Amino acid sequence: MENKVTIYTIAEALDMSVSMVSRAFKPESKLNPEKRRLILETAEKMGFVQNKMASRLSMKPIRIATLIYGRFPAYYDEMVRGIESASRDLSDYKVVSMLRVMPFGEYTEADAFAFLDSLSGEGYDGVIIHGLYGAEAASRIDALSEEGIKVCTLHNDILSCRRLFTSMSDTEVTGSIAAELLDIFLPPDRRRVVLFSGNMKSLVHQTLTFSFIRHASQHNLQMLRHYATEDYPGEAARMVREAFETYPEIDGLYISSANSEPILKYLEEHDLGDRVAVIASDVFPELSAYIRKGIVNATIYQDPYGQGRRAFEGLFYHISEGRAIDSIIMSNPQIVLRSNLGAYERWKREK
Amino acid sequence: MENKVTIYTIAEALDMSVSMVSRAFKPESKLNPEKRRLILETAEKMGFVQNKMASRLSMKPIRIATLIYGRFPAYYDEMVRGIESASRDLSDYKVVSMLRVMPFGEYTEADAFAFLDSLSGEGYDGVIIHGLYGAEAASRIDALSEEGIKVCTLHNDILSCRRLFTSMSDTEVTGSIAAELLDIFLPPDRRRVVLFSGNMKSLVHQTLTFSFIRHASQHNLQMLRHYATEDYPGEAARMVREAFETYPEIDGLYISSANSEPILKYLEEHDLGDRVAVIASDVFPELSAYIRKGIVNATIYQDPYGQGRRAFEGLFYHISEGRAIDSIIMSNPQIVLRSNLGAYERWKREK
DNA sequence: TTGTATGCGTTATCAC
DNA sequence: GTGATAACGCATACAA
Repeated sequence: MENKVTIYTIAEALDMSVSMVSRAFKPESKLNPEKRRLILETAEKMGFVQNKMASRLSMKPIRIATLIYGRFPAYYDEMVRGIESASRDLSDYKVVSMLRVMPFGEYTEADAFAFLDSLSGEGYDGVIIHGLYGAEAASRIDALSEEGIKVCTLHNDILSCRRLFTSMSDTEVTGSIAAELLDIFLPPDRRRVVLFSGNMKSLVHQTLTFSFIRHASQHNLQMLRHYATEDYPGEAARMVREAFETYPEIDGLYISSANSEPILKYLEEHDLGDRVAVIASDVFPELSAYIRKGIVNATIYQDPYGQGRRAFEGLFYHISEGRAIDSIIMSNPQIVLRSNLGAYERWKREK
Repeated sequence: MENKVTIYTIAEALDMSVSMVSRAFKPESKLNPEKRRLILETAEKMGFVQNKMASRLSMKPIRIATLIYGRFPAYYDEMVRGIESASRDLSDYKVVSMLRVMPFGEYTEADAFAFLDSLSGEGYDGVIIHGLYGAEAASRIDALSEEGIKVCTLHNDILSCRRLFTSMSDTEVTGSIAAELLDIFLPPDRRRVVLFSGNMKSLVHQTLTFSFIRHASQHNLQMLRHYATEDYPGEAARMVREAFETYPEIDGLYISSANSEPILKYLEEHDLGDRVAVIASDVFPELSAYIRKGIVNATIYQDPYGQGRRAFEGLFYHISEGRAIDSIIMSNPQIVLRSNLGAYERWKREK
């Protein structure tokens, strides 16, 4: 029962050469269709499983480049670690990874686009892109695709372009969780809520916002107002002030933006932590402190690590074995309360 | 910059044979300690990374056996799938997996022990064990260890034996989450709770129970009673009746046992779904229906899939490259509400 | 279309 | 101790 079946076993059984058998599994190489059928059939029958390892060993390396044009280090650092981890785990298969991080502010959009352009003709098989939006990004992606380079977007999707797939958070579910959590934390007579969202140019924040608004109404929460901070901390600080001046009766908050800090600071300074239920997104050091203090009731973790990891893996498997990849890979949003906050911090550290 | 550094590169640079270089990385093979030092040093300097793949290619297969002596199919099926998935992903490294499922009831404990005995002298390198407890299990594990076979326990730990590690859920955190959820769902004037636990012979249920009780008191929940169903559905049905007859004022329930069905059925029939807050464990078809109906407020998912996967992976990495494995590998318990139930069901299906 | 020979990176075996 | 050389399982350039 311990007999490994290899292409040799099959070749022998069929009295053919090993190259024939090998070729039978590569659709692009030509051989007698009748023989191919026969080979595939007996391979199946003998329980043959290809050794991807030995296969990749004799092939040329796969090269994947990544551009992270990131806004929040706490967030994109985790994506980077996910990519690095996938790259490490797959390094035996001869994947080489080239990763470029360009922090927003330190680099302009033009820099980022220039970097993408520089990838042309360098022999890359795949490219992962994070943090670029709109028509200009779409045209860059199409240009790379034209060259035969497979492109995937990370955390944000880009419409009307030829990206292979996108690896992002499940915004529909996240919005729904946020609404349900507010529903749970708020008593029946206190249902007035406000939403602080992030960069509304991004599809992610658009769909997240709409999902939250829809589900909030299903839970009989009264949406007083939606503020789009556009990911500028200054704006967030201004808006939270405006919000509580205009609507002093606010009962609950959902802060979907990653720059929750100015808002939370305001709540703490004005002693609103106990009175206002607050739901946030993600897990990062500053936020954790507010959860421990009881100012933030719960947060929804988007698993950027997993998103990065699956982006790299998806690209690799598609390039190396032509595996079909879902057009959208969703991470599973996770609920973090005070009781499991420590577990998440540990979990993230160990990755 | 694209120069792969292999043992050949190093051998050439040092004017030695590749065998020397190869051996330098195997602690048990003897060679001039001075040369070993030199090789390791220059390897480091040249940025050499061993290709595990090519390495395993020329070595003999690693054989891992698994015994699942399981009580709840919904639970152990997932562990099985985790093991199978890990085995598939690692099959390129020449791991062969032999998996035996013996459902409780269909097989006796004696059958399970006999199976473990039959593993002796069969050339296995590692064994995964689930569902066996106590001194008899410990002695079996020690016997296997004596032979040089690495043993890990799955989902439940066994004390005072020479198992390499255990892959299980984080009971401390799970109990803490359950208590916090009841705290959130119950208003300040309704804090009377009852716990239904599972098999108290198992360490898992012992620590989980203690964790819940401790955290419940921290949240000012009043523990009316703790029922140990011992994983017998009949017992659970009897106990829930007794509970509500004795304490009609029950406000909340934590059902840590996997056989929550009879209890939930009772709640439904007696129309207690709205009045009593219910926290359960895990995600399986019957439970999902009760979450959708609103009878169960939340459940805590233990990720048996991940537990199985990590058990297999840990064993493989330890055997193949001597990697040190933590004595206890914990899965991260996850909170499931109505809003993210569908996401979990999808997530499980896709595994 | 088919077969032969070689390479991929490493370890095992058997000489020396 | 050390060094050739043959595996390991597969793909492919080249020859037929």
